[in-house]
Amino acid sequence: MQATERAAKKSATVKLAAMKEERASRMVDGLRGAGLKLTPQRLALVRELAGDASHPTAQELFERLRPALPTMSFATVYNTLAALSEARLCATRSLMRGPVRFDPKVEPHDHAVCGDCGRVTDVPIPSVPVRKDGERARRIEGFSVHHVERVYRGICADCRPK
Amino acid sequence: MQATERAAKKSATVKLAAMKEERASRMVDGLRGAGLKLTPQRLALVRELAGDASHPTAQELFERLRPALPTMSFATVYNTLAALSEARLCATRSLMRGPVRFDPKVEPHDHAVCGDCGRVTDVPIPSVPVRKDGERARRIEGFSVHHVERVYRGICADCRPK
DNA sequence: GAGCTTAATTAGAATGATTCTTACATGCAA
DNA sequence: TTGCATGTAAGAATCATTCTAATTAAGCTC
Repeated sequence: MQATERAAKKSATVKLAAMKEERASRMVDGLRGAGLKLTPQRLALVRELAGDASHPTAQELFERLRPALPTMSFATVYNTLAALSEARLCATRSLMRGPVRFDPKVEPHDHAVCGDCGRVTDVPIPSVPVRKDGERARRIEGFSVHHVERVYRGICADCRPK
Repeated sequence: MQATERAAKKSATVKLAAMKEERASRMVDGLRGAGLKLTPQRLALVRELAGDASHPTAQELFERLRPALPTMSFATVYNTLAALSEARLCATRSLMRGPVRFDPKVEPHDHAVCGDCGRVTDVPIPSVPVRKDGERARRIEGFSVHHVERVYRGICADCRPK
């Protein structure tokens, strides 16, 4: 690896950690602002979700937190995730059959879904204006569009036949 | 209603019925072609699904067929829908939390999803070229895109506050 | 810092969606 | 029409999620 690459990777890692911190504190502030109590369970869940771009399920988060909080119940995971998404501090994604997935990234973006392993990857929004699409749908259906979401369906690099 | 509107509506109805027939026979032929037996249960399900643009769930189809086939089991509905989608004779849609929905329309198109009632409506594909989006995702993620799907999230006419 | 109030947590039951299992029934090729 | 491979029925099993009722604890007040 060259020095420039190493520097770029280090910079990306630093940026990621900063983003995680920023998301975590935004979630904590949001919970407080909504008049919700800051329990150890909620703080642990927020910390776990904030730095996770893999779109985990409630089950996955529960299992990751279990070692640290062995008495935590499933309902708490669901309740906390419901509170977070209610307050728009995280998003829920249902891009394929199976459990709902949670996303700490609330800014508009799209997703690539692997039809083989089910992995969901973030994709930045395209330069193509989204508003045009939205207006078309509004005209055609009498439908008031809040936002447009693109789903790229295909096969990820790891699942592609060698 | 004016004569031209009436004529247009009648024409649309005729076209819809023709499309239903065409889809139903395509499904029947497809089942036969896949070496699957044409049982009364499968034929009834195909007829029910072919003309339905509402993206029904397995439960809904089961309930609609129960009067005609009171002994049919739930597993048969799921088995038949799995066989149809396996053979690309229908599509499955998971656009929001809750049960998978089934779609007789296999040609590429997009969907508008009401965040209030959950209704899913077909939307024709936009004139904006989809390939451009797909290529972007492929480049960025090492992801092989099969197709791009747009989801318009908002509120439908019936759910909009008066 | 102790007590109070009220919301949060826990454990487990309940519900809903889907898949699996096993025994019986039947479409269809010979 | 007969045989057999496939399909179906009924219900159990599994997975995701929500609900319930009883206990616990966050954070305010003093």
